[in-house]
Amino acid sequence: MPTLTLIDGSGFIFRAYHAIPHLSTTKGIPTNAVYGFTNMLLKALREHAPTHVALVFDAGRRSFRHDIDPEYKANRPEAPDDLASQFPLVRDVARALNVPVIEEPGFEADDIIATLAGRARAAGWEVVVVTGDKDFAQLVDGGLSLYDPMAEASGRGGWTGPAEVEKKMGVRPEQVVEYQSILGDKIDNVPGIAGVGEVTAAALIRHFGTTEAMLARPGEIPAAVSRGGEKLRDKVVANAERIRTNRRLVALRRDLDLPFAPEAFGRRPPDQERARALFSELEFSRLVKELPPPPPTARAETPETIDGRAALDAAVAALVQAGGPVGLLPVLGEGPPRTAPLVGLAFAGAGRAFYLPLGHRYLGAPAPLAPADVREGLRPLVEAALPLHAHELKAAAHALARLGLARSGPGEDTELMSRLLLPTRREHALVDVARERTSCELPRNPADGAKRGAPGLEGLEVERVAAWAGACAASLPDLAAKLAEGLEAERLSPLYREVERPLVPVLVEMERTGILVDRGAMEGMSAEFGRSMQDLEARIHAAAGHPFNVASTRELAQVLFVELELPVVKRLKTGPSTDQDVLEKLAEQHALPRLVLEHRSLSKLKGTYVDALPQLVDPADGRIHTTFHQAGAATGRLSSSDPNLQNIPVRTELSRRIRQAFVAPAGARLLSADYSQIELRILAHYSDDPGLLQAFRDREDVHTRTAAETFGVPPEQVTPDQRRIAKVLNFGIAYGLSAFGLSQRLDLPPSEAQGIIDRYFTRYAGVRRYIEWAVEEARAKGESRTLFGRARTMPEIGARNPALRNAAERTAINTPIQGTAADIVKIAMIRVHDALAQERRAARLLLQVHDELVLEVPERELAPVEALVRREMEGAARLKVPLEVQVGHGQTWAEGH
DNA sequence: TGACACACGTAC
DNA sequence: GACGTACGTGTGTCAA
Repeated sequence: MPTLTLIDGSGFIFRAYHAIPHLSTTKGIPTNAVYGFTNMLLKALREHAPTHVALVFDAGRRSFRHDIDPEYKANRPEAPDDLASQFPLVRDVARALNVPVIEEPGFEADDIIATLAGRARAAGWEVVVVTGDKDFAQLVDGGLSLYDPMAEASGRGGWTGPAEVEKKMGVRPEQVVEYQSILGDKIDNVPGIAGVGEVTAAALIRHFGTTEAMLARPGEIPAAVSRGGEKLRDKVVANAERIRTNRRLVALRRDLDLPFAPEAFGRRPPDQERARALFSELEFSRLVKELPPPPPTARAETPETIDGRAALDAAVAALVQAGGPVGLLPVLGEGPPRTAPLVGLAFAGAGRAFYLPLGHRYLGAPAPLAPADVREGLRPLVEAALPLHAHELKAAAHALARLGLARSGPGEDTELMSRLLLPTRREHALVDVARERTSCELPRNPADGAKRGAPGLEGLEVERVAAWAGACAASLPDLAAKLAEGLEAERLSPLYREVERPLVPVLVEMERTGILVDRGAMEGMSAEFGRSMQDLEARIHAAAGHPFNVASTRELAQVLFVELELPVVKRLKTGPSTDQDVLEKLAEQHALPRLVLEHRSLSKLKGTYVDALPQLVDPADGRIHTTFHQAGAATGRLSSSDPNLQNIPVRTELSRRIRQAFVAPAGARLLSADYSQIELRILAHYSDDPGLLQAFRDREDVHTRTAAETFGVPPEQVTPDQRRIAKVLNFGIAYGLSAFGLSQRLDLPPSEAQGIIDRYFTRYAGVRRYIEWAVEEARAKGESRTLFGRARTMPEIGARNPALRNAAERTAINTPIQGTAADIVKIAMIRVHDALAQERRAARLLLQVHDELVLEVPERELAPVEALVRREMEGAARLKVPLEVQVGHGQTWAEGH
């Protein structure tokens, strides 16, 4: 027997919109309603597996009900913009899933559903109406039930049959219309009778059966209800016409003259390709994963596996001769790209793809070519002037470097390009980027999703890896072209061409060079810190009266707030906080918190740095090689990991000892050059604030100047405390500091903090204008940009939730400043690197720490390299104020400051 | 045992 | 809820 599922599409869009507060793509397209709707639709299809299905929408805002009562649905506001924009997307989803859509101008979805359901029932079909609207209860019978996937998801039972109707409403399904005529419907602006609720309405209908019977025999009303019958009778009689009107409004029409029959809605399987493309575009990554994998569309002309020097020479010659762009894909095992096992190398162009196995390790794996043959065989390709594209060029360059080859020719980095286009997205895997930009479905990485202990890529057969890697390499030329168009369209090409792309070889060299560490010093500190911690731990246990795990915030909270009964200063989700601020306050009342602070400090330094760093020293050269992430941060800053060398401690005396373990080799010095107040200078530039501009042009102490302006005293009378406050203010302004934040930080009353901020903005009106401009700009354009055109989308800038919106506004204030600083430092790195090469210096860039560059410089080059670095850094950008650089050098990184 | 969230802390 | 951007460690919980 056929089964028909009818889905109340309009109802669900609104419900999904309100149930899911905020969801948007990284480009800022709102998707909350379409996401909820899609989930609902998929769930409904999964649950019922109907033979026939249709999705029904309202079309137009008027129906026959408006002629009956002009007030009908008059309370319904226009859909907000961020919902209306999703209506077409919902139809796209339906199309992709091959679900027929019905909408008939002048008819409401409810009546269409009622009519179709009636016809299907008459033919003996079973019907399910997927809805959350109780109005449909009037349709329920033995073969028609209602299903609400959202109610079921929240555990409230999603199915409604005759028994459920009677239980919930107190009347039988065929009485629902009568019942609702009395009760009205708030949502549709159908008024009920004042003072008559669900219980009374149900009692009346149980007694009379219909409203007409009730209106014919009002005398029986007092007997039908438990109390207040006299008054109720008068109200019903007075509202007789209202009840009759309501009946015409709430009764669903089952007799519409529709030009289609249920038979037309036979179910078809989803259009996989379309669904995949759409869900990817909408960034529904979970739903993409749930779709069965499609057949790969990338026809990389079965890659040729290279089995000898002659084959390699022929392949390379063919590609060099063709002269077109070549895609390069190193196949790497686990670990950072600089050292990960090099399993093989795929390269493709001119319609051909090749795979060169280099490190497959399994029984019967073919022996790789001799290293010299690999190197010399690849050399003509690597040294050719043709473009060589890669998805993460830095990793490809590391791979080539390990084969003894240096690449300096042209070529795009498709990962970097994709990251510039979507800087807040974390993952930019090639298969995803290729699907999105070129609609090409690459084969899955054969090692992906493997369980731990299962062989990685190096344990897989050459042919399997070749098929995958060859297809990936072959996709790169087209993809690079598409991404270049995207960058052009988003006005990001100059940033990519002049800053990001040229930075790649600089970072490759920095990672390869690494920084020398004094392992002995680290290991000595480890033992020393360990002893101090043990000593502190004993004293902490004594103060508590019993041993406990000092590192456990939960156990510590138990000791502090339950056993010692100290006051709770700050609460977190899971209980009272024990962070530094809290312990500082508690230290005024008890000795234990101070000891814990000391213990924490040592534990942090030992665990994060002193113990971890020596393990990451490369035994080959005694140096630590971090990995820089060129577009890992949303603002454009670099980040660093494995290890993170951008958060090595500097502030306390003890922590400076860690910097002392970063050293220069004999005959060389570490040189540290950092931009002075770069972010504040950028704020001066953006804001055009005369006071701020003047402070930098006159090379004044900017914090003292701010203090003088804010507190209304001459600069020479600024007290250290006033300067301290001004410093916090100067740092905080660019982050969107609030009075609350300032009061917390300075331990002042909020009113006083507010006064300081008010005075600051009076003196620095330009800064206030910058803040307003930054927020307004982000709201108008949906993105923030840096001076060099780097863009970051701001999807939540228009959010109705004030917390989300405020956070987005602070981001909009900060991003142009932090991002412009990042741009300038990147430009400086390229300039310094190029100038060192130009002057044939042996000095090398080692690290970048946001506003600081660290170099290793042979002693004899110190003076000229210091001048070079200062010149190139200060000249990296021309702002309305000069850029200043402070340089220091010494045997260790600590002395460089 | 591994994956994950949380709290915390380091840098700029 | 309250100041932006990162990464790493240890604890604790949950599921396999």
